[in-house]
Amino acid sequence: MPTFIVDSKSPTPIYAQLDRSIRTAIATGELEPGSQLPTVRQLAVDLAVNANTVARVYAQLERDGMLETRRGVGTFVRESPSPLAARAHRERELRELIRRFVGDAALLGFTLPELITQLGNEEKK
Amino acid sequence: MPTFIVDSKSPTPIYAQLDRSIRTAIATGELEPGSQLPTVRQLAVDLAVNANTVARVYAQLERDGMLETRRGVGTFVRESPSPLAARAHRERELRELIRRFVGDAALLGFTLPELITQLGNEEKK
DNA sequence: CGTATTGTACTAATGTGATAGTACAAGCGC
DNA sequence: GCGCTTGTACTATCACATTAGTACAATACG
Repeated sequence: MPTFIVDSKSPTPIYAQLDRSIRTAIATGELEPGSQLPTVRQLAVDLAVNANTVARVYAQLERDGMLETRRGVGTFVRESPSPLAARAHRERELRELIRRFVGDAALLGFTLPELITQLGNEEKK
Repeated sequence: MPTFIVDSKSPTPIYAQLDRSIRTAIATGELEPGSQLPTVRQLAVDLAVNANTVARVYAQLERDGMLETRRGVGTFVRESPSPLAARAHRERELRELIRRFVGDAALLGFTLPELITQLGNEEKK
């Protein structure tokens, strides 16, 4: 069970932070397909946020096909998290993402090897 | 003069985006000490946002010692930007970039190991 | 001195994020 | 069926971000 982190003092809304955290956890494999997420009420307590906020994030992620909810049981990671995603389209999008990411980081003075190192650290968390 | 970018559709508030953009431009040296920023009204027009929003960001940055304002003249970058603050800012920005990058890639169904591999390929080009 | 320019200070209105609280619906185990 | 847990839905409320609009204060310039 991953520990999601949200910062109530951040200008970025909590729901957006949590949404991103969960998507990232799935992308990194930290959350495997089929595994259960914390319950709405439990996660709300853990993060010290309102249950409505958690519930809305879960609902949105289910609408996006990332999660599957079963009432009275819990919320789980979908077996096939990428519903549409034609392969060519995916990879074109990825290259665009990489271009922007590397470009923005370069503006901050970070080199590609540094980025790879940082991403490697991200993986172990 | 750098062109600041804000996205009104982003969940992150405009004032936070603009604040970050200006701090980054100063941290990277894109905005040199003593140089003048666009006027409140002009930047508001350029970014298609309200003048109040720009004015508040400028005021906050002056309170933080990053900028210096002179009425009837304009707003300028302070002469003594702390290098330590710049470094801390750089790394905070990088973590934010990574968070967004990994999250966006997750939307496309890419996992973190795949991203690292792709970046490794990018390096050899 | 006038006038334009710049930053600053307000009000009012709208939309959204987050909260507390309550209630309902669906599945599980006994 | 009964009781528990889970997700869902709804109201009401508060805080904040953003906008439009207006007005004022300080500086520069002719």
